[in-house]
Order: sequence, then structure tokens, then C-alpha cells
Amino acid sequence: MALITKRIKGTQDVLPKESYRWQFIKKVLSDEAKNFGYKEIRTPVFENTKLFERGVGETTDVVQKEMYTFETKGGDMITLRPEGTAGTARAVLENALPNEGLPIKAYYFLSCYRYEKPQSGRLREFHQFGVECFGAENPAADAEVISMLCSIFERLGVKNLSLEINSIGCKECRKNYHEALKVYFEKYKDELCETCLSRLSRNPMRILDCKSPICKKIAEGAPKIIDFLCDDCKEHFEKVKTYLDTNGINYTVNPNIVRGLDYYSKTVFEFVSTDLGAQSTVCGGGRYDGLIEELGGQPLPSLGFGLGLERLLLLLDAQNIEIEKPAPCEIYFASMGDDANKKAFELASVLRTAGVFTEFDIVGRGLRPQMKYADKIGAKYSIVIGDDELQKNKAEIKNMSNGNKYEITLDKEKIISDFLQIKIKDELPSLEVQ
RNA sequence: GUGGGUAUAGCUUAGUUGGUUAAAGCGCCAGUUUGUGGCACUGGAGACCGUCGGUUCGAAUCCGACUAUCCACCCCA
Repeated sequence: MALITKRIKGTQDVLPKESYRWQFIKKVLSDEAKNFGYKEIRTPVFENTKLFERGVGETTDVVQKEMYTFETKGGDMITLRPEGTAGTARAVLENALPNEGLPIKAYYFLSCYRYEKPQSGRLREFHQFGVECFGAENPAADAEVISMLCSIFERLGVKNLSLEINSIGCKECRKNYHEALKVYFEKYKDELCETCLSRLSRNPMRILDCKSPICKKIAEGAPKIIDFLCDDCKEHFEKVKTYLDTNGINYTVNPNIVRGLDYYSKTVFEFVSTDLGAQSTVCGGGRYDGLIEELGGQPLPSLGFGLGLERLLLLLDAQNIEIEKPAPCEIYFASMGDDANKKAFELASVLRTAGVFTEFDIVGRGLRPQMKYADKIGAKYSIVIGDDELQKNKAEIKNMSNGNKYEITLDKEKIISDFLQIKIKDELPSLEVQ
């Protein structure tokens, strides 16, 4: 087939036969968020470009080379959101939510856009579930957010995830740490890869994240951020760990997690899985105490995480975690002739109004193809209507899985109660005996 | 942006050393059953063999370029 155009690179269609998987995880995720006191927030897909430049950070890869930015007809520069935190923070400030009381707890499902080369677990349009908590300085907030993720993964039945945490300190600690890193890496200037060389002057912390074996090896001997944390940050991190310990949450401290978005501070964490391929992070987050101020608000310590929905689904797939399929059609009306088809439509409407999942023929097929269709969609019961049935105002209803047949009225006033009685009789034959 | 793999019906694939109307299974539509699904049988629709160019009497097959897609780097969800 010669289509005039195809799907845009790095995007995916979610088809009717698979959308139930998305609906399932969205339900688990939002239920869990609600249990933790979060309410949904919805913000626009695009924002003023400045928001991301400031919020995410000018030196980050996301801002420098991955944003979908364009000029509107009115001459404004706008950007399709590459992540969810900046827009949420903007909305919180713009709507003066801090005045309504703290903390502000918001969760979201959103589509994000990054101009990257697609590969497994990495798309140009991807979907993310996230939560943001504003106005909570206490380490308990960090632990609470992490424990929420633990219960999410537990409810979903996801195994073999590891939680890695680190503290990257506040602005002050980082200044000293940067200096120490520069001094250290300067010594290996000739061995570092090209990208790391440029990182050296701009943001030496990123070298720690480099995957090139040589840089990795050099990075092993680099000073650790933990040793440069100020007393305040050190204490915060210790307390976070204590909270996790007392909640029985396993973690490993990974001094090399850095997070590529500038707004992070103090606690950062990732949930990673070896079942995912190269893009092993399902979920990443942390604290961003400086962001709100950066965007022009009063200082407001905050934190959150983003969880990649495509990656989560990939993970469920890899671990063969089954998701319950939606309930099939309850009653299928097969009809012969126009009058019977009209009757089927009428009765289907009555049943649907009562909440019974009902279908009838809208294609104009013969009886046999209609029955095949009923079988294909997994209809639980079928009712055939023809001239005889119209005359008697009664028909046979057949249980499609065992072939049991019952008589049912075609009277629209009585069909529902009739059907319910038949259903009870059919599903609980033992009751009839007693 | 840099590598590597792949490209034949909706899906999964076959296609022999280049040779005429490109094949199968599944799926789809229908018939066998003038009023009843699953099984079986029969038939039908559906592919300019990713695109363009080259070699050749002749290309799905050989060569080149491009494009798409997958995987990896980078980065992140």
C-alpha cells in the first residue's frame, strides 16, 4: 500500500488491541499517587522556550541539541516540553499555589519530545508519569517519594529493579567539588575522550557519567561528591538513608549518578533494570531546591521524579508480567433482515443504557459471518433474531462457551431483567438444584 | 551527530548458480450449511519485491547511492 505519508520518526501508535496495557499502568500509577496525597495537574505541551533554557539548564544536552523549538506566527519562540518538571513548576508559580498551603503535591501523565536518534527505550515522543512535591524540605519527603515508587513497582509485580541514590549537594558544595574534579581530571587531559574534554571546563561532573572505558577508569579514582558535601547536605543525605532503612527499602549509593538536568540538587536517584537494554533507567528523579527561585519565585525546596511509560511497558513485557485484558462483549445480536436488525439495534440500546456491553451487526453480513464475528470478539452470549423471533417476540440466547441455550424475551421493557435471571441461572447452575 | 544490522502481501517468512504470470502459512472477506461461532474444506482480495540509478538480452536476486527501520554510542524517561 502506498501511503502518502508515514509515522514520524521516533513516534509510536498505540493500537486499540493494546491500549488496555496503557490504561492499566495509568490506573495503578494514579491510584498510588492519590494514596500518597497527590492530585493530577495538566499543563500545556508547549511552553515558552525560555522556561526550559532556564529551568532545565543552558548547558544540558536536552536544551542544547534535543529541543523541538520553533517560532510561532506571532513571533514567539516556543518549545515542545522535553520533560515535565519545568512546566509544572511554572504552573505552580503562575497560579500562586504556594499561597494555598504547603506542600503542593501534583502528579501528571504527559508526552515529552526530544530530538534524539531513536533506539530501544528511547523515542522522540515519549510518555512520562511524574510527581512533583513543592515546599517539603525534610528528608522524609525524599524517602516518601522513593517509597511511593517502591509500592508502584511492587503492585505491578516488577522484579529485579535496583534503586541507586546519591547526593550531589547544594550549589555551595558543588562549587568546591567542581574545583576538585577539575584539578583531578586535568592530570588525565590527554587520555579523556573528546566529549569529556569539553565537559571538563563546562560541567566536570558529567565526566563521571561517561561510558567510555578509559574515562570510566579514570573516573573511578576521582574525588567523590560525598566528601565535599556541606554539613547541611551531608546530614540531609544521612537522614534520607535512615528513612529508607527504617522502611526496609534497599538501595545502593552510587556516587556516579549525576542527572543531566541542571535543576537537581542534594538527593538524586534512579531505578534501573538490566532487563531493559541500553536505556536501563525506568525512573529518575531527585530534589531540585533551587529551581523555583531560578524561575523567579520565592525559594521553595522541592523534589520529584519522572517515570518513562514506554520503558515501564518494555519492562513488564521483558518480565512477562500479564495484564488483564478488558472484559469482552456480553451480548451479540445476530440479525437477519432489516426489521430484525432494527430490533437488534433497539434492544442493544436498551441493554447498553443499563451498562451491558452489547454489539449487533452494523456491517450487513449474513448470519454465519455474524456468528463468526461474535466468536472472534469473544462475546459471552449471542441472540439470533429473524422473522420467527420477531413474530413470537422471543428468541434463544446462547452461551458461546458451552452452547447452553435459554429463551429470552425481545420485549425492551423486560429484556434486562430476563437477561439477568438467565445469567444467574447460567453461571450458578447449582442454585437451581437447591 | 557517529557506528553496525535489516528491508519480499496486514503479520511471519520462502524464493535455488540472475530467466518469463513472485510462493506459502497465519490473518482478512466469502462460500460449503436457503437460520447459528470454534473444526474442516473451497474460493477471493491483498506485493509496482523500500526508493532511484547502474550492469545485463533479462534483476526480488549482482553493484552504487539514498531512504526507512532496528540496535549501539552520546544523553536521558
